[in-house]
This record gives sequence, C-alpha cells and structure tokens, in this order.
Amino acid sequence: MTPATIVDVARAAGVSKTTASDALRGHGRVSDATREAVLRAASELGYAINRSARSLRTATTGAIGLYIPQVVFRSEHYLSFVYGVVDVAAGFDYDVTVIVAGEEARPNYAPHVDGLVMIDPAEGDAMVERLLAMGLPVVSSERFPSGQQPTGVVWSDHGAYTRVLLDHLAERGAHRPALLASATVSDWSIGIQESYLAWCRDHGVEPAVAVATFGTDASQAQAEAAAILEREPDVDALIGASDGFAAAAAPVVTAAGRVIGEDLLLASCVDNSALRAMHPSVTAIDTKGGEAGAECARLLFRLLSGETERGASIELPLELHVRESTQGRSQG
Amino acid sequence: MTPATIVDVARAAGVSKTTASDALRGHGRVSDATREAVLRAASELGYAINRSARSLRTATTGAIGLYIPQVVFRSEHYLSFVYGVVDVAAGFDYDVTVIVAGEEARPNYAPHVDGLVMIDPAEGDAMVERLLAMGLPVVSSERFPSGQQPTGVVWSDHGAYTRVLLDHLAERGAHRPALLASATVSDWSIGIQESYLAWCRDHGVEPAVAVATFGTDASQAQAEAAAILEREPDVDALIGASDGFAAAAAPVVTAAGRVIGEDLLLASCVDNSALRAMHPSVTAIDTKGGEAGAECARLLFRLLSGETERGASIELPLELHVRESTQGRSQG
DNA sequence: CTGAAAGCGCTAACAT
DNA sequence: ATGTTAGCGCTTTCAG
Repeated sequence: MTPATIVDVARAAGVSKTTASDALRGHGRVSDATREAVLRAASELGYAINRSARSLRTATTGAIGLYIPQVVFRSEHYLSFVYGVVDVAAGFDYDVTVIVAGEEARPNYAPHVDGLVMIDPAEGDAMVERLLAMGLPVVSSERFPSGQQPTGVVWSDHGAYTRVLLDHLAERGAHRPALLASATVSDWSIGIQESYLAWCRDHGVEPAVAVATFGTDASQAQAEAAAILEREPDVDALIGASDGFAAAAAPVVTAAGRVIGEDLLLASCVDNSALRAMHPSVTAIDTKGGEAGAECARLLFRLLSGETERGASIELPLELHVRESTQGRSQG
Repeated sequence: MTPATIVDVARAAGVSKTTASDALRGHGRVSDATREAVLRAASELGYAINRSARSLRTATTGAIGLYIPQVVFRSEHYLSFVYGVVDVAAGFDYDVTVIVAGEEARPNYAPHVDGLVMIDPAEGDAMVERLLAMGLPVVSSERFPSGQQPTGVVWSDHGAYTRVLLDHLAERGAHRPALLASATVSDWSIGIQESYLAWCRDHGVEPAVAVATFGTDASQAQAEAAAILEREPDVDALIGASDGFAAAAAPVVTAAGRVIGEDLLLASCVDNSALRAMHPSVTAIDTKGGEAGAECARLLFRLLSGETERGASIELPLELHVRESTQGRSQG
C-alpha cells in the first residue's frame, strides 16, 4: 500500500485538492462542514503530508539546524539545550537537524534547513563562519565573541552572576577568591574573567587567575589549581569557570590540606549533576540549558515569521545554587 | 538572486537537464568531457542541489532520525553517540534529525526520515512503539528488552564486562562485592544484574544488591549505598551500574569510614569524565558512545541500501579502565 | 552517449 | 466557498 496523498483525501471527501489542502491547514476559506469532512477522510485514510512536496512548493524545509560544538565537557548543558530546542520546534511542526563540527570539510555542505540555532559560538570556529555564510536566519546562544553578528541572540549575563557569586563568597568569609578561568575564547568565558577582575579592583583584592583548557581529561585544570594554591597561600575561595573545573579541583584542594566549605570555598560557574552529588556538594551557577534552547528556538521562529526584527537580543536570567562547598566557617 | 537550478547548470554546460543530472551524480552514461563541463558549470554557478525536489522525486528524505530518551544522567555517552551518528551520516550526505520523548503527544507525528537509530530503547517507552510502528528500518543501540524487534542491533555484552570487572575486583582482594543496580528496565541493566548474580553463585558469594533510579539528583542512589554498607558490613567492593551511581556513592562510602581503593573498592559500569577526575579516580567500563553511534549509523545505511539483511546484530567490544579506586591494599 | 517528456505531491494564482 | 490550472526542481522512463 502506497501512502495516501492529498488527492485520495480530496476524493474521499468529495472535494478538490485545493479545498482539501486548505481544510487540512486550517485556512479560513472552507466551511466548517467541509473541513470536518476532509479531516475525517484524512484520519480514516491515515493521511500524512508529504513534506518533500510541501517543501518543494513552498521553498521551505520544515527543519531548523542546531549547531553543537564538539566538546564533551558541557554535555549536560548541551543535551538539555537540545531537548529545549526540539520541544519548541515540535510545537511548530518542525524537525531539528543536528550539525557538528567537522562537516565543513565536505565541499558543498549546506544543511537542508530554514534557519539555525548555534550553541556557544567560539572565535575562529570554521563551521560557524560557514553556517553564517549560508545567509539563513541564525540565533546564537551566547553572544558572538567578535566580528560577524547573528540574526538574533539569547544570552545570559555571566559577568553579573559571577559578581553575585563573588559577593556570596565574601559574605561567607572569603577574602581572596581565585579564578580558574577557561582558555576558550567565548563571550561567556570573557564575561566571567572581566567581571572577576573588576570585582577584585572594586574590593581592593589582588586577583589570582589561572587558565586551563578542558579536554578529555582534567589533569591540566588540576595542575593549575594545585599551582595557584601553592603560589598564593592566602587564597580562601576558588571558582571554576568551565564545566568540570570545580569537580576536578576538589581532590587537589583536599590534597593541599584545605577543607572545602571551611577554609576553602569552592564554586562553579556552570552547574551539573556531579556538583550536586559531590561531598560536599558544590555551589554553582545554573546555566539553564533547557530554557536557553527553548528560548533560542522561539526567537528563531519569530524571526522566520517576520514577527521579530533582525538583531533581537534576549537576556536569559540564571540562578545561583548555594550548596555546602561555600558554607564558610561561621555557618559550620 | 534565486539559487541556481539544474537547468541553469545544464544550459551553461550546453547539455540537457538529464545529462546534467547524470553527470552530477556520476552515472556512467555521460562522457568524461561532458561530465567535466557540467561539474565546472555547477561550481561556477555555486549550484547546490534542491533536496526537496530530489526527495519528492525519489521518495527518500536524505535524513535519518536519532531517538534519544530524555535522561540527562548518561549525557556524555549520548552526546558522543550523537557525534558518531552525525559523522557517519555526513559521509553518506545525510542529515540527522533528533527525536526526543514527548513528541508522541502530537497526533500525526512522523519524522521526515528514511530510517531510525534509537539509543537505549526501554521497556514501555511510548515513543519507541510509535517509531517502530512507522515501518521504517530501525537500528537500536543495545538490544530491545522484549517484544518487538528492530531491523538491526548494535549491542555490547555488558554482562561479560561486568564479569571481567568482578574478576578484577576479586584479584585485587575483594571478597564481597555489592551491586548498586539501576531500576531502568533495559537490556543493559538486566545484563549487568544477571551477570552479577551468576558470578556470585559461581564464586559462592552472597549477593548484595540495592536498586536505585537516577533522576535529577543523586539522593536515592546515596541512600541506597549507605543502606547497603550499613546492612552488609563485610561488603568490600561496590559497583555502580548506572552512570552517576559510583560518583554519588563515593562521598557516602567515605562518610561510612571506609577508604576507597583500600578497604572498599569502587567501580562503575559506565565511564565518564567525572570518574576520571575524581580522587581517587574510579575504575569503569568504557561504553564507547562515539563508536556505538557510528556503528549504528553504518548498519542503518547498509540496511537502507539492502547490502545487509534485516535482523543483523553487531557486537561492539567495550573496555575496562582500571584506575585508583580498585587499587586494593596489596598494591597500596 | 544524449535528449524530450512525464510526473512525484503539494500549494499559489486565478478563476468562478 | 470552492474548483482548475500551473509549476516548484528533480529523476526516471522512453526514444533516439
């Protein structure tokens, strides 16, 4: 049995193709009685639209692309983000096509989509350039580090939340917070770093910054954490900027003879389930992956429909989850 | 400027549509000279095929679907899996459409794909039923727990690796290993559990099993871990079946006055970066997400081309990474 | 080795 | 409020 087409539905309902099409899409042209007849016929025949035909006719694809940079260390945020995007797209009857780095190697690569959502665009990412060059509407999660601009942005003020976190550490008795910063060049990492330096200046604190990249293992982050504790013995709080830094630093802190949550407060700029499960559990900023994904998709659909103008920018609030690792002596 | 079509290419090369199409797809019909002329014209015009038109004509979609169950706790495995699938699909010039649970609520939901890859199909998952009912070729990562069967399977012998792990623990001096099992009903969780019980029987060891689910937080797994240590004081090794269990159990073990890697060996049936970064680092079975994804996609394309028969089953070998948490006293 | 013509299933334009 | 016609861009007959 070949699947039913719109002509089969039209015939069964005793109307023309056009009327069937209008009825199925809810266009006001048709009378209620006709619409019902068409819908009944469609459901009886198990009719499902042929998206290729619609796409060819309307010059749309019925899919949006989702670009995920190939890093494993923010996997929880990314995966939640994917769920958020797919969820919203489903509401618009759109599919989501995933795009990952590496495909730019294909000479004529062009995903078959109407628009794009990009997570964490990084400076100098060839795939980002490639996708922007396609000329489709693009919404990015987090602002572009420089140069080109996407059609829309959903961003969070990581700098502001870093200040909130620093104030919290100070309130819990920390006098010399250190930052284990991320070497990645992104709006997010820069915001955290600048905000930290500004806070230190404002509070007359000497900054203590180490930089690490997070690849397949945590050894570099751990070495940097150890070095900073050794070099600056009066450091009494440590913030891990990247996902994984704080968890990686924890054993190093303990090995250095410090007690997390008492004489060394530990916190992360990116929350994840490992931080919740650790002992002591680690204070962190929730980056709200699912909501960010959903918001990006919503903005993209508004852009596609023309409902929102190019250049739109939406700020997504974050949340600081205070846990045991920043208890402080006073609360002990 | 509307994009160039195949007619534009044909005209520029001085041939017919048909010949242009044949040349572009490398069909043997055309002479070398003609092909070159067509390819040159195409590249000069920046021609990109209109996939909707091809799809309509050939009744294919140019995309495969990837179903990811909505759980965050295996995020690293899943995300690597996605990369593996997309990578292979790209080699076949196919897009990958992500499908997540929840979409089955839409009455006529049917993703626009030629075939499907499903990760970890669980018993009673409505979306799994729904996707199978579409009648498309389906490859699943891990075998189906029961009932319906997919067109092809890529699976790993988690039971066998659990035995390897148990033998390793015994060799490092453990006499009474306990299992913190997963409540999820999947081929994977069942294989681990059965294999554990069989091993205990074979070695005359009294089994010690606790069952936990892993949702947004680790508290249940932690409570179960604490209870088993309390109830069975001679337990000297603990295996976390699900991703996250071992990491969650670690602080509980320490709080119970046990020393990980010495009087209590800790291991996980699913590896992740948190386990590598912990102190002590935790011995784990590498579930090879990226390779599993790639293998699933390869099998799906072989099934789509008819190169492989329905019912194919491929075993993917895993790997045990021995780390500090199962050092044992002797090696101390 | 190449071309002409038909048609995939749908929707937009133009009727009535 | 509904029907008729044309055509989206491609691949597949069928004819040379």
